[in-house]
Amino acid sequence: MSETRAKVARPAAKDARKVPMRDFSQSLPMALLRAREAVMRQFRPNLRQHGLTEQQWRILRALAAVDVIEVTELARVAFLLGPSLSRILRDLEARGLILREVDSRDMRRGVLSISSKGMKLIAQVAPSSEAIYASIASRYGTRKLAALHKMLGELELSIGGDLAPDDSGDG
Amino acid sequence: MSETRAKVARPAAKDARKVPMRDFSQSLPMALLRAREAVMRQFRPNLRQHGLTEQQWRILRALAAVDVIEVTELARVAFLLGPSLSRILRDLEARGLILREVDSRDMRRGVLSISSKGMKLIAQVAPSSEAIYASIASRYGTRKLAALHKMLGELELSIGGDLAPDDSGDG
DNA sequence: CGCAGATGATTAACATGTTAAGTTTCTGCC
DNA sequence: GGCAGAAACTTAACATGTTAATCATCTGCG
Repeated sequence: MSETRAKVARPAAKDARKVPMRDFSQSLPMALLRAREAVMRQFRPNLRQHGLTEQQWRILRALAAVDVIEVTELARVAFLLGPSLSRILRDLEARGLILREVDSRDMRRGVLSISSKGMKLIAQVAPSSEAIYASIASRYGTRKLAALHKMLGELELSIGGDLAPDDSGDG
Repeated sequence: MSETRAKVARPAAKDARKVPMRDFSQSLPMALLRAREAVMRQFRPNLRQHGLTEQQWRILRALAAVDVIEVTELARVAFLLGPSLSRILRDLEARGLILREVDSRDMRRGVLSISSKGMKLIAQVAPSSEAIYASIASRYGTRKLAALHKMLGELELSIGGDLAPDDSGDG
């Protein structure tokens, strides 16, 4: 065990330890980050075995659920910023996992869809992924998991976050 | 609402829409990500005004809570990976916000502490930060927030995540 | 003592997050 | 018709996430 060190003073400005802040243990962003990381640590190895990152997987899943979708709409659904999405789409297209063309009525818009190759990849990854999710739900409790989901959604709403991760509300 | 597009089929492999996966709306990592992002969107502008990123702020807070601390222990407390921490420490040290020296008994170990300049910066940032947190707690409900914290902690435990964001358990 | 293996920390390399700036195409209005 | 401003991406630039490799130091053991 690593006995949590906190040696006697020597450096600077430590006499006034009274920093006007609550401890990390009460930091909401930290708690959310830790929980999410604990969950993702379960999924990442499986995705990695198939050459996918978490974000690439989100995109493929989103594309698999619709026929076609525009870039901006995909960014909203997969909760990714535009720049990240642009880079990832370039890569996924090069790997033949997605299809892309230009909207004939509005040449600014890109229209995306998953390829059959992408579909096959999803079919390979999904079973393990679902099994992992089931394991988490089992250990934590399905009922409790649903309650957590609900509380997270309410937190988002109470803060006013139905926007993409970017979209600052001052526009 | 922006009418969710899902045009009629035309691309490939969309006849077999039966992808064996639950919808995004039931994705736990996604829910945690969205909630965290909604929260962080409140804090980021304030931090940015003071030239700090979220991670730099986490480090300063962690350092302010102790006299001295080792790099590895700081990584655990601030929930950062080694490589990220190395880069950030280099920057914070160059900006004079932290102090660093080598452990005399074990020259591999680095010993960190916050500088008085770093202390002053915290004193500048903390009030707004606390106010934002109070606003969130007020809107969401203090009681409910505590319950959420508890459930997040339990989720971590049930998955077995008392490790740093790295530390795969195969070592 | 001296060396193999463990440990603490950094560096490398690539992917994404984040903000700002740039490009192309549309839309509204004169 | 044509031009200003908006909209949809994309690029750029820098910070962090993530994994693997490297470097220095320490520890255990012969």
